[in-house]
Amino acid sequence: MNYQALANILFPDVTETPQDLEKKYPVRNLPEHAVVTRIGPSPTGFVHLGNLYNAVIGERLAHQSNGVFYLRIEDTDDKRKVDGAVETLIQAMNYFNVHFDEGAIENNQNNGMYAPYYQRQRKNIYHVIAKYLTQQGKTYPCFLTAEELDTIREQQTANKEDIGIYGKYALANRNLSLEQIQENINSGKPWVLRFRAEQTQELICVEDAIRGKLEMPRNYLDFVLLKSDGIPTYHFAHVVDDYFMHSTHVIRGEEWISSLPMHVELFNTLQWKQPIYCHTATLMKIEDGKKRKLSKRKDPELALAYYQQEGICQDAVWEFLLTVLNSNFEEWRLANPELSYLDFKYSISKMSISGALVDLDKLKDISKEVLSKMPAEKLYAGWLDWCKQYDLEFAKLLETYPERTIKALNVGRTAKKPRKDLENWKQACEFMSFYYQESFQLQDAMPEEIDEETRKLCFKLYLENYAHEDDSATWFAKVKSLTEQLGCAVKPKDYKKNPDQYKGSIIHVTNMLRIALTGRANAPDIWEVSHVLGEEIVKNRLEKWL
RNA sequence: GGCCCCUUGGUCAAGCGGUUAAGACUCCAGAUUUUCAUUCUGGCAACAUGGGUUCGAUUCCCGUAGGGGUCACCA
Repeated sequence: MNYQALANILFPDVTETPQDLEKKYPVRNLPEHAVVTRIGPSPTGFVHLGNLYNAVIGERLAHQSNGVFYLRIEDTDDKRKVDGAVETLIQAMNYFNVHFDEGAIENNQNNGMYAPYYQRQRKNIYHVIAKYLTQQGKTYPCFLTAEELDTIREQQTANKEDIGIYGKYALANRNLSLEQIQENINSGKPWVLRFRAEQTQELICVEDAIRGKLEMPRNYLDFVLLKSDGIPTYHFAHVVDDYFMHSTHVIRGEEWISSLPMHVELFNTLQWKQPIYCHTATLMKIEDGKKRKLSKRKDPELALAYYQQEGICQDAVWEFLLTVLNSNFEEWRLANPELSYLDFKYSISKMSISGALVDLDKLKDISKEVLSKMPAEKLYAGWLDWCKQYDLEFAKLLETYPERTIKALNVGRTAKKPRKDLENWKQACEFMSFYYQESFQLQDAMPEEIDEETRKLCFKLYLENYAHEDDSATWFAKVKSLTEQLGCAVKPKDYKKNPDQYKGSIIHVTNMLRIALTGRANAPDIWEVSHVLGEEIVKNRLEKWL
């Protein structure tokens, strides 16, 4: 077979050579240990936690080594493509503070010297390599139809043989003469370009940065390089792109492990240096006592949009992923409560191999911790951003009362041990609603133990003695004396011991005040809340109970 | 079914031949607090299983079981 002639039949328009591409996409000029990583999502419109999970790893590895982190859109599958998916993806990544140095940063914009970053736009690059491989006798055009392929598969299943095109199943198309090929093409028969694999029983060994040695059979399949529309399969595109874009590390889900032999085969055939593979564990979920893969249909928490909608703070999501990803992050966080998570030195060797469960309780805990440490101004900004997208009514409130909101956010949070009552922005809207007249609602009932008469007296006396400028200690002294006047116990224990001697305890008194002021029995410090609300609102809310 | 990956408490996890088998979350109890939210103290709870190797295995090897992945002109 004259492979040169075959290459010319198959790729008549390709004039460039791999060497030309090497010149066009030179080795990156980076410090010695700089890591170059990427995420390569396909634009299906669904952005899942796993995308962020792998993005976080890539981003940290690249940026903590002064390397490059880029975004490549793997849009080789036309059928799965969804309009607007790329915008959704970029928006989601931006929302979660994942920043790319280059790539498909804005929609349909290629940004960087290794462009284009959309695989569909790289067709000619793949064809250069495909032509080269053809010249080397490493490929052949295959004219098998979908029906013929089905028949082969059925036969193989029936015979309990391995499925795929190899050995005798490949023979017919492998041995086509140049004339037959030319004729098929002239008559418009569609063809795919297949890799001409070695028939072998050898094993290969790949060193995975997360998993260590992976041993598996060497590729023996004549897998597809180019589909009939000339677009490459993932396998071919991955090898070509990560080579010419000079990725040092390929971070991807473990579902790719089984196709690793194909990738290794291509790298070896092309005599290209393989990147370091990092196959990450799949995110799991527990159900009925069993672990299972998170499912798009059943588990809302798989979608990144879920975390946005719930208003879970970006930093919390990062810290959560970091604790799941790097076993020493939690320890580090405990030792360095004031540092940014960006100061944490991420390491591949500390990564877990088995599938991590998405533990929403843990996320909540981390989220409360993160929010409790966040300065009120930053909290306000993040919260407002979220409200503008998901709760316009509340956004209006925040914008109308910025000062009051910031004061409210500082209630009990400026001390060394800040309050941890904020979980996420959605919950914050609910929790903070009593600070605004517009959203104030009476949610809890007044304590039953106190009769109406005593209650009215309580508010009457409280208002009579109320001085807004009192400091906290003076205020509380007054509450104590009010408690005595009402015939209630100042010390709750006294009331517990002798409930008959008192009408109630200071707990009842403060509860009444709290409910009148905030609408609920569980709320922060009354004095502090009063000073956020201001004298007018305080009196207004209390007077209703006279 | 073939091939591959994985397996320490309910969850995340340290451990890398000798440990009272860390720590975090959840849950429970107690303390503190004017209610909450905190904070503090304590508690429940684990090396899937069978065989080796070894003076000694959670740790190394083999088998079994369980979970997961993959076997496309999808990524």
